[in-house]
Amino acid sequence: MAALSVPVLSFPHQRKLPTSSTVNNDLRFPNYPLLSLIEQCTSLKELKQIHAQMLRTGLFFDPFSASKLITVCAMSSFSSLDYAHQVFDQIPKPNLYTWNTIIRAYASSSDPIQSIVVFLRMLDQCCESPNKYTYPFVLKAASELKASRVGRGFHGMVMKSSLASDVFILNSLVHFYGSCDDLDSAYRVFLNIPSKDVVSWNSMIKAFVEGDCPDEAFQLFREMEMENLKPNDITMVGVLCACGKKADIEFGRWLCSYIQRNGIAVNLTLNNAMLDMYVKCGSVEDAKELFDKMPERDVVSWTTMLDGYTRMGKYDEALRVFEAMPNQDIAAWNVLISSYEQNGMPKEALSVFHKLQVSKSAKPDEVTLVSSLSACSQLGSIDPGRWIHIYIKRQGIKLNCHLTTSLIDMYAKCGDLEKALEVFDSVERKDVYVWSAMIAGLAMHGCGRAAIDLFYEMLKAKVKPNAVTFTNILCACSHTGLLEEGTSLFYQMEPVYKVVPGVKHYACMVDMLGRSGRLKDSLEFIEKMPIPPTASIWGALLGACRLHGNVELAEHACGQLLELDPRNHGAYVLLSNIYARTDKWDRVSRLRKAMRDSGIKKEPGCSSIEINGIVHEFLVGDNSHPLCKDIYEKLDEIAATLKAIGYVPNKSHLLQLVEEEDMKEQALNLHSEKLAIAFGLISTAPSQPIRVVKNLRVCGDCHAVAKLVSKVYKREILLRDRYRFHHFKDGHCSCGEYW
DNA sequence: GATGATTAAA
Repeated sequence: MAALSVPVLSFPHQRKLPTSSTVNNDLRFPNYPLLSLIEQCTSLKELKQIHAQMLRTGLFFDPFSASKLITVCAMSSFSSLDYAHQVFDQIPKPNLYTWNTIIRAYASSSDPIQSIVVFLRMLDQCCESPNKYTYPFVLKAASELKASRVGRGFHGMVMKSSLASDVFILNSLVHFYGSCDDLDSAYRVFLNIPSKDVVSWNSMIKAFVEGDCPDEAFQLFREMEMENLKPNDITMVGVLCACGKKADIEFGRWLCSYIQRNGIAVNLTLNNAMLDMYVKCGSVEDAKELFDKMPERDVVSWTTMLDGYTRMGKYDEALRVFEAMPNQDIAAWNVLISSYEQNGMPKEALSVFHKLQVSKSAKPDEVTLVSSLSACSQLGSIDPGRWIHIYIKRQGIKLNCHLTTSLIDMYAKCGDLEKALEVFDSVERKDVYVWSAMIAGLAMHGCGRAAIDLFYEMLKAKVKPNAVTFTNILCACSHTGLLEEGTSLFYQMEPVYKVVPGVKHYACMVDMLGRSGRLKDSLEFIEKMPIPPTASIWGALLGACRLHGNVELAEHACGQLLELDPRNHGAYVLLSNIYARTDKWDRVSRLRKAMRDSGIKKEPGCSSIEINGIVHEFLVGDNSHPLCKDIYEKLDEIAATLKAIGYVPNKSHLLQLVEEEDMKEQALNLHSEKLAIAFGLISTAPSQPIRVVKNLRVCGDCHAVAKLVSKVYKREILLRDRYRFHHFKDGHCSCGEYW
């Protein structure tokens, strides 16, 4: 107890202590001068000096006085909970008030579990029962921890006690169930509050908002009015938040006028909530108007404006706001990074992350790392991904499930399945997203069996699969041709696992049936679906038709698809490929004309390869690269070498009708993935694998070429396309031709 | 001697 052996130093406000003879627990010094000093304390050092004095005089053994000390230790600006706890442990018989103080302090600390630990100790050691103050504190801790079983236990204790109708406790319970996403229980408690106050309503409204039920939140707001209960600023913050979720600008504007009309006190938080509502409803103009009028702005106000501009894609404005902010905290950096990352600009995201590193103006937090890792995943950029992983380790940042998921996803999508598995195995706590990410990783690398095994391991670990898990596992089955396993899992989803199949799951099934050649079953499956088929469903069937060269069904699927999504260029490309493959060149040109007429362009194929941290991108026939001459020389060499061993280009993978046979061959030879592979061959060491990322599906001819290159040049090639990985080695591909 | 509900980023 080093902290307790503080010497009595010269104490500026020290007064002469009355010399009391004996010390006992009943001693009371309500007006004792030392006590008022406690409240004037401004540092832990002073507090320790008072503590020492109290020990000397015996005042410490007066429960009232000791509690005062604990309160200040635990709750003041310079608080030290550790010290407070040590002090607490020195009190021979703390009273209920003292127990409550320490429970309360822990509940709002960064370590709320201690609150519950102390509570349990109190049940054992304190002769008094928990009172109406105790429960709100421990329930707050349970809410923070989302400890639903523990909190439910508290609920039970409350009901058995005489406190079952205390409005403070019941409101805390509403809040607790709300934080545990148990809206039913929250609402049940709410309904049973005998005399609801405004906090009851606010808690329930907030619970609905957070549980993604904005309509219920509005409904409650209306009921509140009908009961003639005046909403306050906090009510409005909740309702505005709901409004943002609904993106209903009209209602939002009405709410703002409601606030004015009803004279609700507008403070900074409420203004920020209105700003946020405008931004979420897509009106950065309204937000700007309010922002300019606000008497006081804080970092949240600025960050919200920043968010508003990025949402509208107005990055110039956004950057201006970012520069103008009084201080750029990590949240502001995160808005920029995540906005770029989520809007298909992963390079920009990483560049902002890099600037953050250089500027050192804020410390990256979990959100920064998650967004940046996701940018790496999108780019297939393993070097910055590895760097972030090392950063996490060096900073001693503990891997939580969010970060773990991102790391697994990054390694898997950058082609390092081994490393993804290593991260997966290294963590103890695995939530459903961690498991699902690993299943997805195995799936995209063609390890369908392993993915299924992992799924069963996950069940054994008592983690409940969700919709994401099933998308990934079905995807694994369809990528590996595990029709039976996939089908059986699909039909178990709802009855066994209580996960209602969504459109993604149906699409996986269509894909799975189609790929395995059961095109008719696939069509029948679509016709029997309980939800209307979407473009992606028909797209899956169309893809399968291409694989099996079924022109008729392809035309049907394509027609359906275009009806739902007339501008879907992918559909045109797939159908065109099918025509080309079956030598229906007249139809290819007709389709081509239709595309031209409606102004639909094929999304250009783009392949990228990262060398020494720099991402090089190639389009078809690209000659913008500085080393383009060398690249084309290498391509010619590859073509000659492969021809010599008997390779014949497969021309059916062309979209357009190219009259001259030579031209066709050339166009094929200039596919972006081939350019990237050629560049990889000349710019990496022979021992290095070549990692290429393509935005579309890899073309069949390029696939064949990559296989041969991997053999002739003795190079591993990792090619990630839109759907999965192709790991070429010794003339074989990990996909086993199943793609 | 005290308690509950409040805004930004994945």
